[in-house]
Amino acid sequence: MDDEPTALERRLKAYRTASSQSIRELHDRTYDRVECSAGEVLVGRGQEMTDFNYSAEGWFMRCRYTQDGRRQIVNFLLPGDMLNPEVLAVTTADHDIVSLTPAAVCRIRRTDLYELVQQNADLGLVLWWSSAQEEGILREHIVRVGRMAAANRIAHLLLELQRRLSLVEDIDDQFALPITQVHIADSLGLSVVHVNRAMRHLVAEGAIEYSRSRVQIKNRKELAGRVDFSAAHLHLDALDLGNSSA
Amino acid sequence: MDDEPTALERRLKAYRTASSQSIRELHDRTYDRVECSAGEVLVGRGQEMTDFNYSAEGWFMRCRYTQDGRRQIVNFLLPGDMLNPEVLAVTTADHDIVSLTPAAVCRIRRTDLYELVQQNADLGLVLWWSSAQEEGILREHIVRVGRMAAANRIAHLLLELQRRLSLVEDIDDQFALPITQVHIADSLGLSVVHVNRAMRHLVAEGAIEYSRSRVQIKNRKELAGRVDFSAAHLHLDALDLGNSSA
DNA sequence: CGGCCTGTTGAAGAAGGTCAACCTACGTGG
DNA sequence: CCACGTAGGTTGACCTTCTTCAACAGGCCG
Repeated sequence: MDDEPTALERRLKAYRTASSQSIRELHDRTYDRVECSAGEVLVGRGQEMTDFNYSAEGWFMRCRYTQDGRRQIVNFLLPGDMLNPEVLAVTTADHDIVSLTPAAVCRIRRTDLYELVQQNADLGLVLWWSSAQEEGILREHIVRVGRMAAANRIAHLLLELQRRLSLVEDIDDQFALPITQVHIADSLGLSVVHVNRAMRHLVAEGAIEYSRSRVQIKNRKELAGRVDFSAAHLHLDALDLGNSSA
Repeated sequence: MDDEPTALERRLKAYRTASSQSIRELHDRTYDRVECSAGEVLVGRGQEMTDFNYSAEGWFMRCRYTQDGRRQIVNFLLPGDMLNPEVLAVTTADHDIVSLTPAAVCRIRRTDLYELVQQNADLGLVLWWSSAQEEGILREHIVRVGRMAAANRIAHLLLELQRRLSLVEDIDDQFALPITQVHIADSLGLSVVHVNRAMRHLVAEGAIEYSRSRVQIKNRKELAGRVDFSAAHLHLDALDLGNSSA
């Protein structure tokens, strides 16, 4: 429809096997686009999903709530990210998906996606790649929360978000971070107070700058080395494996 | 080959869409079976994987190491679990896979799996289901590590392992747990000392019994309620969606 | 103007980590 | 058969990290 590439296209073109053709097929099967404001629950735990959804604009979070009402944010979803790539096999949501900013979601019917994947094996691989990426992100998040100190968790998360964001938006080391310290706390398994202190600490030592929902990573390489950040789990180097020969 | 079902068959038959036929096709394409003892690194971070692997026997762990040599166990893999279902799209490992017990891994060539999935859409869904399950487990693990107290983390993990194990082995609330407190600590982001204390506490209050690598969950329902455990993320209720009609 | 959301800071306390010692079970070699 | 070594488990004492509670400041919006 438009001239400039959609978030989905920018997001998926990083996968070398993904032909523009395949991605366009996905795009063309989109039958609905839903705009929403920040804080809307798009999918609730236990809900049945009949469509495949991807984010066209805005940020979302996957989250769970504990008995005592506390929240754990499991992952952030950025423009172009798929909300439920597993929908062909599993349709019951096991967590909530909530918008963090004004956002837009595109929908493809499950049966349409199934048909597409059958016809175009390439597309199936793109879904697998995207899903493998998310699994990598989840594993990395477990390492962050399980074995890193508070300040390092934060820096590590920021480095990851910067990298992910750079796939779909034209940003450099300074970028808009449309989430609050509360979200960072609920993502990293910390209290807001401690997140605040740790971030002030990062600012004080010159690792980052931070004000008004904007973050700047001062020396990305140095910081990445210090907190042991690597983008390996994003699998951005996924090669063309010549699957079409099989 | 054998009369009794393999771990893979037991593992996958929980998915109602999975026909025995499909699972047998997977089984029949297995070209190699590798036995290994405990503590062997089957896959190393950064390594290229040319085959699809699944566990035929024994336990494994997915793990990462931090700069300072500490370890985070990201997930446990049980008999019948797939080690790398994403291999069609992504072949570089972003973490280590290590055997925890004497074990056996079966291998299918990537190209063979690709062919199978093309011919049998059912099988593709089984892979998606298995992968979605693991994602669910990873998300649940993030909640455990991020927002639960030590003793609850342990109880929650034990409940999950019991449930997963019951899919492939004929166990009740007492079962063999072939991992040490060190593994539990590295999985839950705790120190061994604290895991020990918390487990003693669980034993003292009568929630579990524990000795010589055997665990007994005393009152599963009560405990599950108390630590907010639900098996929803395992998606064992995945219905037949009538995909064959598409 | 007032309310609310976000960020910020201080002080006190709890959960969990670290260090260190010791104990038991078990396997191995003499 | 016993001596020894090692891996896993257990406990105490002390210390660090993070949480909780509380108060307050700035910005934004009705």
